[in-house]
Amino acid sequence: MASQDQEYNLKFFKENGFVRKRCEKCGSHFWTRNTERSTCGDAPCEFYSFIGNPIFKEQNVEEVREAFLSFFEHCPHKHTRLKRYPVVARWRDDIYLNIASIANFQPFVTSGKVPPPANPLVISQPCIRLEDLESIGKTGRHLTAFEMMGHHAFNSRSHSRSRSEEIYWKEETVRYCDDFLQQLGVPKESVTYKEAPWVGGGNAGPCLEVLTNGLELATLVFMNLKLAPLHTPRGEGEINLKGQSYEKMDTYIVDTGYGLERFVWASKGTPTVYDAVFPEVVAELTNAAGIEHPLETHPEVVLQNARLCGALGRRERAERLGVSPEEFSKILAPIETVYAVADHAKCLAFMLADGVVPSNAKEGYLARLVLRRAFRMLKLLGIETEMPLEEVVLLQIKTLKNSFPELENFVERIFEIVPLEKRRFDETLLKGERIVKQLTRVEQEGKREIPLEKLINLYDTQGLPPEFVKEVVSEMKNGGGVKVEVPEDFYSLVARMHSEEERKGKDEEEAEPVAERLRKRERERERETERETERETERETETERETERREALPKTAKLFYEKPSATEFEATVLDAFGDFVVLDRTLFYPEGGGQPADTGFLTLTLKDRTLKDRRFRVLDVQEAEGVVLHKIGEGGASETSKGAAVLGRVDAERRAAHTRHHSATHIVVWAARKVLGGHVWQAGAQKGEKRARIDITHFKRISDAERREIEVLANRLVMENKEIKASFLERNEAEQKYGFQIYQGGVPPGERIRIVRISADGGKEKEDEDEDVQACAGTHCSRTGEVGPIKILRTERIQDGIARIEFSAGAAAVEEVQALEELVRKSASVLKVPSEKLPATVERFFEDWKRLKKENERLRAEIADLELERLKGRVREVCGVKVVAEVLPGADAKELLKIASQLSASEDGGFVTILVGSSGGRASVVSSVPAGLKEKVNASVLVNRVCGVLGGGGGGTATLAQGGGERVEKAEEAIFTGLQTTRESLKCLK
RNA sequence: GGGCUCGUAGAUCAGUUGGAAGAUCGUCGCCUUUGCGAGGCGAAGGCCCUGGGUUCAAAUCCCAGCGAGUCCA
Repeated sequence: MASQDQEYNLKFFKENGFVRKRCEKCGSHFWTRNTERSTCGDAPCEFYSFIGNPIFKEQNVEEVREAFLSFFEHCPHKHTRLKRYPVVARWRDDIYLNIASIANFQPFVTSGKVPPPANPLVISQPCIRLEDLESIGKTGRHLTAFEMMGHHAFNSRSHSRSRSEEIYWKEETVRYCDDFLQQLGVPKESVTYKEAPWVGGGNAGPCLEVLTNGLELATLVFMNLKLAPLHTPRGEGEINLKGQSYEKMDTYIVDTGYGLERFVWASKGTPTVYDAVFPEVVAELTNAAGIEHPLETHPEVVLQNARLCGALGRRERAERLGVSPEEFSKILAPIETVYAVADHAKCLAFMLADGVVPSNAKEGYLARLVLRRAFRMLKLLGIETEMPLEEVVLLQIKTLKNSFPELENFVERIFEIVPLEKRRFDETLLKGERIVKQLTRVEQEGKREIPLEKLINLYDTQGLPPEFVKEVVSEMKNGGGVKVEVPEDFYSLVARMHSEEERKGKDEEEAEPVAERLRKRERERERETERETERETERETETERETERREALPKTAKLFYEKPSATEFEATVLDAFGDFVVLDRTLFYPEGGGQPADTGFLTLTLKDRTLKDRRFRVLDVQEAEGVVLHKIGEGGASETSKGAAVLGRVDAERRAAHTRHHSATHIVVWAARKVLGGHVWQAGAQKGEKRARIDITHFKRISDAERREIEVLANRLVMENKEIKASFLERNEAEQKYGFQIYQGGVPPGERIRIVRISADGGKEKEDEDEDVQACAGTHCSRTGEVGPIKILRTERIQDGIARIEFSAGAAAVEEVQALEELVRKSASVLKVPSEKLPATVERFFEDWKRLKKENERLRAEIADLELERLKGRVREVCGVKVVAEVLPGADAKELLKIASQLSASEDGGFVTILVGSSGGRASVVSSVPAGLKEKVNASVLVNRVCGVLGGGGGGTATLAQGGGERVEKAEEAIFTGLQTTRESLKCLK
């Protein structure tokens, strides 16, 4: 670590009279111009001294943002100003939300694979962080949605690229920061730069925190390290940070984060950041709730509290202010809730406008989390009806619209989604209330407490927080006796339990009986083979040596882009290893973007003309970093030598079907967006020969009407026969030109990306009129008309917030329609009605069937009554006990039960019964014994013996039992056995 | 992406170790009351989500699917 100290020894500090000191409270090192200073300037080592005492000239959000952006635009390193990125990090697979401006450029730009959109650049990026959800509103500084202003410079050690190696690094970064603060009017002496090595997301590097008056305004990160791979031996240049070893990267990046809201706060000196950033929203909420801002009623408490907020805990603050904790909470709680609601509304404005659909998984879950917290707090304020959440979100959008006019486009959708979510939440709560009430009713009789286990279970399965359970119980009039105790560490307890369960689950698997385990594995294997046959091919993971060989090869020329309709090509073998052959160029499309790989043949044209050409099947095609790998069957790869000439032929029909389905996918997504709304995003897709499916984000089920509309719209676009154009564009150019909507199918890597446009016809390059633009590497038709008919086969909701559309295009669609037609035709012919009468007829049949079933039941009951009298006349005496033992042809178990139980009822004579009925080729047996005789004769035993004769079994209680068997012809014999058993039981053998 | 819970009458839910499908509310009819509110008696209303399997027997156990809810990352 000692060597890391050198990282901060900047010329800038030396030349500007800074001294390096050690904080007497926290022990960290910092740089300052003020030689008197003894603490680092950060909370908790220092109190907020700017509250009620602004550091510099008051400025609002827009002013500070503009000041920052233009400062860096016009400084010696002309930074390019960038538009904001979405708050949903769709280009990342490791995080859901955009948590920092640098997140926009991870992982491809930071790793050097893709050049930055500009270098250096400056941006103010709205970010969302939900880690400190509990603190929102209470600490005065936490926000779920905030803007991180950043200037970034991407430096490269690599010599191979033509771009300049170093833009700027630490010296310039710190100087710019210092200059900017001075331009704003922050007093020089108040600023400290604290050394705080930064680690995060697999990267690390030196870092300086920029502090003033107890507040952290910015963080200057010098990202130059990455997590060292585990398997490599510890090398020389490795650096150990927080127990993990890091190594230098080929790139080194200036990653700065300036907290826009903090600057505004510092310039206003308000008690909290919320009062500084969205005072209008806070005012509206306090008005609606009929509360006064405590700044008016208890100015001293509020201001003092605000100053101490960064440094001390809640209880300590109350103590220091000489206020009882209860009084303290009473003063602050309402306004804290208001702050939190306002904050959450802003967060939701961004999330919903950027297309997050609330759900129970992924980023949708996070949106729901925030929504439900906000609902709860609005209820707490008692204004959920007069100020519904969507109105608060609208208020935030109004305060944001100058900076982010795009938010206004989504107001309509927000007014649809938020109330829908409210309804769902209310339903959950209502259901929860019923469950809790029922629970207390049961508990009251026994224990007078709801056990912890149950509380955890309620939270886990029903989403009922223990506080809610407690509330419901205490509100109940006669439930007062039941206690609900919530441990302080409830939520961490739940978390711990989950991780334990995981481990236990694994153990159990091992403890399973061998046979069961084998059977399970067998099933899994079967399922896997099925999946493989579906894909027809198996993707092989390449070995390390193969990777090496592949990396040495040039990128394959992709003929399928240049000649989309060609099916034959000539090429030269560049290399062959394992089962793979690499060519200099190919028509074979490698699996990607939900489109399966092409199949076909490679024919080796041998130089020796006397030999016959060898033909090999192409089973699978994959792409790795631009190199296309053809997987060859029949051991072909080993027979193939470098430099050999081959003739390739692609399975044309299969390819054509894939192509149609791929273009159709774009068309269907386009139609879905038109019908359902702009929040619809593709969340996965798979194309096949016969059908394709796409998953889209949507907040409710797709209705039948919507499905039909999508289908009509899609087919209309097909009939309009629009041109489909594909071209390669610079990634940054494409993003700026078309926006992030192009990434419907995910984000492809690389500097240049392929853009597929369905353009409005007319021949001219009028791009505003494009119907649909997507980044896509798949093969496409050249006009929509070639897609042929599109038939939506079904829609389903694969999870909350995601709907799936399955469809077929082209010939496959016609086949599907024919299959459907056949289904209807066959069904109609069974019922002998024309197909248009099918629904009515089926309904009539179903109703008739129900009626007849009931009728049958009633008649059987009637027969049972009649039989009763007849059977009473056929009583036998066995050892002094009256026994009815009869075969009743055609009687079913239900009928027998009714007869038997009545014959055994004491008012009807108290008979022992053994009844054998037959229906549907099976015999059913019922035996009953009057309650008074159950000690002597056991109906269950009786039945079992009787059924044994019939080749079956049975059982029940001592007074009533039932069973059956298949050997109907032995009914008489069975009765005999029954009588014999009765005799044995009554101990009077004859 | 992983985990958990649930699908039974119009609604809300019971249903024990597999052995005769239930309660409450609502609906309808009759009675009681001057009327209202209410009460009394009775009735109708069930592909126990679907399809397989195990079993003499499945609402119940197993597998798969469809649908709903919820927690975590």
